[in-house]
Amino acid sequence: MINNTSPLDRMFQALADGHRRQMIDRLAAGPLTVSDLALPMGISLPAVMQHLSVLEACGLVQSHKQGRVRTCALTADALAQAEAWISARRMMVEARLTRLEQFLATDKEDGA
Amino acid sequence: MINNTSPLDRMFQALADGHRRQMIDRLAAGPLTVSDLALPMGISLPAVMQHLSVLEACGLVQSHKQGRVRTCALTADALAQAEAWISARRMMVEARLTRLEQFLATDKEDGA
DNA sequence: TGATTACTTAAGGGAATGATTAACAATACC
DNA sequence: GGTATTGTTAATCATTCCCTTAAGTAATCA
Repeated sequence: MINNTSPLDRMFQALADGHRRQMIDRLAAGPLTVSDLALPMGISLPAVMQHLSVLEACGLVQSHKQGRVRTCALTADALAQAEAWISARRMMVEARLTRLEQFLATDKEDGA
Repeated sequence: MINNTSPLDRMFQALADGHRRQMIDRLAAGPLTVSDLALPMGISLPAVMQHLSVLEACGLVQSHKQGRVRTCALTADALAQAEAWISARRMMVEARLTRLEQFLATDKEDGA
């Protein structure tokens, strides 16, 4: 695809990695420094930095540096956008299935 | 990463492509054959097949073949799982931010 | 000032992704 | 039967992804 970097592409791509979801999980409980974030992950610090930049690029995480320490925090809005996209489609499917069930139930009554 | 194919990996990876989201969008309105699905997409049929197999592998889409025509339909459950993962984290962040705001408001009162 | 800490940048490599074309079923139609 | 339709498989290719090590920068500490 040409230029496949819409905001939703970046968002879901960011969520499609276990290490990044692990980072999100830990940040959901509160802000952390890069080192603290990296500590239990079993990968190198540069790898964590790369994941972090992916998470920041799509707005899931914001960070600021004070002295030599960078603190990272999860953003609610970006998560909400991804959730909203999925939710809208899920509700469409469910509504359609519900209508189908109702139709089948009515059909059964008529047939019986 | 070693073996990075958890169900959530596959799910979000599937959602991280504009063509696949386009397919999901159209299937949300109702089932479609492979050809109908491919028609407005501007990519080759084999490419559509590959996207379809990604969507089926993570449970987002189910399909069945009758004669020479394969019909594809969106699944509500898989979407719900992805939504639930995001939702839980979003609510954690929002709850924490709300507590923080309340604390700051209380602090302001005490200080004033 | 020199060492340590905390992060950052650069370079590179192996695997996965998303696309293509060509060829191959299998079914439906005349 | 012969042919068009619908889907599938195979092979290939360029790009992207995720990781690593090595080296560099900036802030804090003794």
